Amino acid sequence: MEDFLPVINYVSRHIQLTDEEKSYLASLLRITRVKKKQYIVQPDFVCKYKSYVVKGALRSFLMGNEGQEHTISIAIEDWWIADYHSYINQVPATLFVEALEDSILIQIDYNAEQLLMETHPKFERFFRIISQRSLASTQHRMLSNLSKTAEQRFEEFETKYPKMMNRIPQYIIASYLGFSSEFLSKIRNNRTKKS
Amino acid sequence: MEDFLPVINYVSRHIQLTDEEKSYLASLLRITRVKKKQYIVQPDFVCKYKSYVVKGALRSFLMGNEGQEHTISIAIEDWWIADYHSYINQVPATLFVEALEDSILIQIDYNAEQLLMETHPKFERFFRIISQRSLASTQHRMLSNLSKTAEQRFEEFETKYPKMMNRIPQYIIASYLGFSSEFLSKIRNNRTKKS
DNA sequence: ATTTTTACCTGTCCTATTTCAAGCTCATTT
DNA sequence: AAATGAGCTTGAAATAGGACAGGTAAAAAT
Repeated sequence: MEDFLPVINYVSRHIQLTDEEKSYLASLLRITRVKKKQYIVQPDFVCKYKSYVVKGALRSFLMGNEGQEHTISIAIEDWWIADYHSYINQVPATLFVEALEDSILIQIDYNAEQLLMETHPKFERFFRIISQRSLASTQHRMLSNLSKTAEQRFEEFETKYPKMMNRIPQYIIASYLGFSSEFLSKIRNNRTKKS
Repeated sequence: MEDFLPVINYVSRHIQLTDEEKSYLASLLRITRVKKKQYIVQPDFVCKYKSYVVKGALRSFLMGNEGQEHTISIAIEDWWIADYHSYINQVPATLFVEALEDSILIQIDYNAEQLLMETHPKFERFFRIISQRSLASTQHRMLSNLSKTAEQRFEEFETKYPKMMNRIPQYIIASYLGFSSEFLSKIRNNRTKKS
């Protein structure tokens, strides 16, 4: 059970858990180690697991028809990642989920999650809270994309996720913010001139 | 209670309700009528209610610094609308929610929703399911915005929401899809030439 | 130790989309 | 009946950001 403490703590930040609930939750989890560049989800395969990042970094992205990669989400320590559409509907994925560094993950599979909610309805609350939070933050991202320029979005990203700036390659950040890596390079260049 | 049947039916599509639960739910709802152009949410005021559209059409939008309107969501019959960030955190809104037609709404307020979940935990499940669904669809919208051209997004909108095409002004659809209304006009013009 | 690959930068040209300005049509108000 | 305003169109000029090509340095693979 010690192995799963990071997830148990994560859940405990949102709902109160008894010892029985903690160990039942732990019984449904598993640990996985992945190497840099390894895919844990691929198009056409159902995304069976939702992954909590204990150590490392991953991203989910869409491969466009002309080979352009569009990063949907980035996860470092204490974040979750999956192809959510594939996961919640248990249909084939459209995204890749790729390790950006050697990583350690704690995973829960779809059936276990359903079982968890059926036997312990308290977890419905947990999943509701985190879905609502991600919904609010995804909507905020939409809003930034609609109303801000590339440079403004980049600044917002820097202040919001300083830890990612050092670790995540810039071409991935660019593809997350919705512009080309060359353009990001130009933004940075302009800034050093100004200052 | 007849007045609230649309919402009771909506909820019943996702979870099974007893008669007691239905009438308790109904006791927490209220009906509101709004006229075209009326705001039901405004920046700096807390968004107290989540609104289900019985009849009519509304949108939520952000007013940019230079006066550009960015439409975040559009709701017609059988949709819900609110400034979600303001609603779930009970902090001042940043969005407007505006009636696009004379409308009839069924509303639930934040405290009633919390009470509902505490006294009848079954509703946690309902709110979880709909948050997850909106999360999946918001992520899909992000993905379209990142990977598709203006014309492709417009085509996607047409096939996905045909009912809105007839009712919602084009400048609002453009601001929802993330481009100018003039450009939408040009897209349509190009198409009639081709066909 | 050397070769290959990855991430990043820079310049030039290119295009999707914006901005501005004007005009048109239809519905609503007076 | 005139006036107003909302929504849509059109065209010309401007621009944010993209695509391409080439170059460098460091990291990773052999």
